[in-house]
Amino acid sequence: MKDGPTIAEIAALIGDPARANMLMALMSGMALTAGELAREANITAQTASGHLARLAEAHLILREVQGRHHYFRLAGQDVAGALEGLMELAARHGGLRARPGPRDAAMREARVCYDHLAGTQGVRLHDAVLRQGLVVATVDGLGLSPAGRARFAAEGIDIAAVERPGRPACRACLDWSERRHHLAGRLGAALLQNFQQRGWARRDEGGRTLRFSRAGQAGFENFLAVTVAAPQPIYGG
Amino acid sequence: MKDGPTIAEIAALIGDPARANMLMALMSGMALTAGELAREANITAQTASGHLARLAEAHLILREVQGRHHYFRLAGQDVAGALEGLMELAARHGGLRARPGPRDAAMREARVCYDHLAGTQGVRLHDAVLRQGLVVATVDGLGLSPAGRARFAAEGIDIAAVERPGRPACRACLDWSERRHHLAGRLGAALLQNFQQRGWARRDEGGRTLRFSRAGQAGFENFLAVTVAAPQPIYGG
DNA sequence: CTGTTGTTTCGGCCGCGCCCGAAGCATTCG
DNA sequence: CGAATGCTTCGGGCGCGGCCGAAACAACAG
Repeated sequence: MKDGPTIAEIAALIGDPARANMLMALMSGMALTAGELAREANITAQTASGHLARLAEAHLILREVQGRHHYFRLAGQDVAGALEGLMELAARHGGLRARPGPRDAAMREARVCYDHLAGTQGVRLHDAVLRQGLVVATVDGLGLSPAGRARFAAEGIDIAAVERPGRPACRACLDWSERRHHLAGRLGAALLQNFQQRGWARRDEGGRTLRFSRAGQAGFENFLAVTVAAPQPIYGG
Repeated sequence: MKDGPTIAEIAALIGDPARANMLMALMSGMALTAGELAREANITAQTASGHLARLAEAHLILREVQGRHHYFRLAGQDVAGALEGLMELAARHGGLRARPGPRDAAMREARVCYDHLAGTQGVRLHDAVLRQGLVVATVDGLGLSPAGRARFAAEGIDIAAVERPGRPACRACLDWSERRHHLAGRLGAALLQNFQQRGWARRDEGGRTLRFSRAGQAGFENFLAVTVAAPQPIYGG
């Protein structure tokens, strides 16, 4: 009698704290074993097994069996997108009562959030590109300014690819450890890739922590420090 | 000890069938009364009242009291976006076992889905712009082609506004009655607005059904029929 | 004032589903 | 082969939350 499909079932799957914690852990983009995910969610292995089976059956995650280990990862970009949408809603109001961030100091400093830079350095990057006017606030979100296009192109970023539709070029993603926004979207992903290709930073083996090299730290600092001649206006009001 | 905020609470709110049905009803973009929403969800007024209070407390919906009627509407674009993300996931796999579409023939023909055209005509629009190469598939989603920019600009669409970041310019949104995609995103919203401004179609009083005028039907048909000289290639993939 | 309609609050029933203990497979190692 | 590890299935306890009936509250009509 009503339209509307089984969106409720999907949301109910994500709506359980244990499952939500596992999905958030998988937002790092890595594949994790059932045991690791059970520990992430603070539940026993049996309980986790049941949850993972349900998530896999709903095609929210994919299972890959290697020997006696079962690896799980997010089923795709659309799942990550849906989770991001929920994260935005969770962050909007009453974000105060959220739990404290990751304990690991290195992880708090710099880590990967699905495909972009997060942590203290991620927030600094977000603030810097805004302060420099490379990214500007528009009526509803963030966008590249002309100065930003020129600058990022000079840094080796493919601007046409970044501004391709289907996914926002720039996006403010809430940082769980910093309680402030870091830079996500296509630009965030392209910049992280760029940093890694330059050898500025590389991912910790089997973790989401990001480690900057000495030269990389210097290059990154230099990147943050550069200022443009005239600050860009905020268009759209 | 874990990061991850209250995303589970948000998802759990959407994860109840009754609440999900109410939210889907509000995806029409209209404000509906508590009683109407109770009927949409097939529950009694008391139960609906409790649900609506919880949704409002979580800032997923907004309440507006007029006399003895309480009107509710989605809290904003971000809520609609999160719901769309879940709709995509719900549609991806096993969409077969979903319920039949709206009964009303007129509504099945053309209706408003939040801010864009849905129903048979919405699907036709989606197929037409793709067939004509005005919108092309990219590596991850849909985008405007150069021919599309020219054509839509000629139709009176503000291309710069459509391609502004923060929301995809083009987007395929699953149509519940047709089980196929219709055109959403900024372009979908701009086109619906354009059609209404031209007097081609107008919204049914107090409903989401869209009624085309005789001239509007002709103009729309003409719009769909036009073909470009050379079909645009699909880039990126 | 009384009566009607729309909405909310209260109280209690009841079932879904989350959870863990125990046991059963599967894989690897010695 | 038996022991250890990783994961799954089975069974049952139990608590959270959705649901409705009854009643109170609010707005309007007469």
